[in-house]
Amino acid sequence: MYERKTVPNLNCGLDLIGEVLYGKWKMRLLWFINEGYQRPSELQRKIPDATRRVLNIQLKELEDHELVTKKIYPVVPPKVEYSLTEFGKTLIPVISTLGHWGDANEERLRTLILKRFESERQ
Amino acid sequence: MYERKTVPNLNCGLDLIGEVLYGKWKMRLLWFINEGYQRPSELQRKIPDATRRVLNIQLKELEDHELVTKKIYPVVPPKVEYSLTEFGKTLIPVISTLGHWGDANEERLRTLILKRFESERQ
DNA sequence: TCCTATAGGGATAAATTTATCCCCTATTGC
DNA sequence: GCAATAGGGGATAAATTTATCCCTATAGGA
Repeated sequence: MYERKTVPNLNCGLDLIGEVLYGKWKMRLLWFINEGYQRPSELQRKIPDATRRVLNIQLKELEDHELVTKKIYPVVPPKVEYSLTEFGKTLIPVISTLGHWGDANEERLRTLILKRFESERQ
Repeated sequence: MYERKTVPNLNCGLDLIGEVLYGKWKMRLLWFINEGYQRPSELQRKIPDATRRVLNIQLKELEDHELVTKKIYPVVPPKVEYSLTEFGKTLIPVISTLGHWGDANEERLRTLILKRFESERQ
């Protein structure tokens, strides 16, 4: 596993939330778990752009940060379910705020982002 | 300059806002500019953990995404001022939401983050 | 017997982001 | 002539994050 070399900045609220929410798929994971997609395979279907491996790693971090709990059923084939903790649930409105801003400005953002992307590659 | 190789995901609001807000110092830059710290040197003093170079790069991205405008005064020594665009201003409440959640859970987060950091390095 | 579904993890590569270093511009004031 | 000021940027290294590849295990069905 990768081992972090520099001490995290924890000066302000933005640093703190960043530590638990930075990660390409984390907000989506929390979101979909909240919507009831609790099993790894379901989450993978909801987020097809991410590989299973990466989702596992990010889920583990969410677990370490006490935002989700993982329940393993001792059956075969294996069954696993994630749920939000109470703490995790408090993040849903925050994620919602972010998503709404993105949705509300969808066209403009799409244009801006693609413009920058194109011009970057000349 | 670094040239992005993979096409950005732009499927949902979270992707979109992520494209403009991901970046270690971007939210702080927007925040401080909003508070009236508009000159590069002021911003650097407010964010001493970042180097000038990185701030410039992130400011340029914010500018490309039309969240800030850069005004260059043709004087010597040079003078530059950044301001939020109307579009950029709409992000302030969003950033505020993030910061508040972090502040409200400061102790818990600090502990969790450091615990994970320590255990990672055994 | 082989394929599918479920969940997981090690090793490694590729992509991306941040940080470091060092140098440049032009003018004012010693 | 030289330092100080204010703002920049190229080249490169280091850190971090994501993605790829491949392998493990079991039960049920074709």
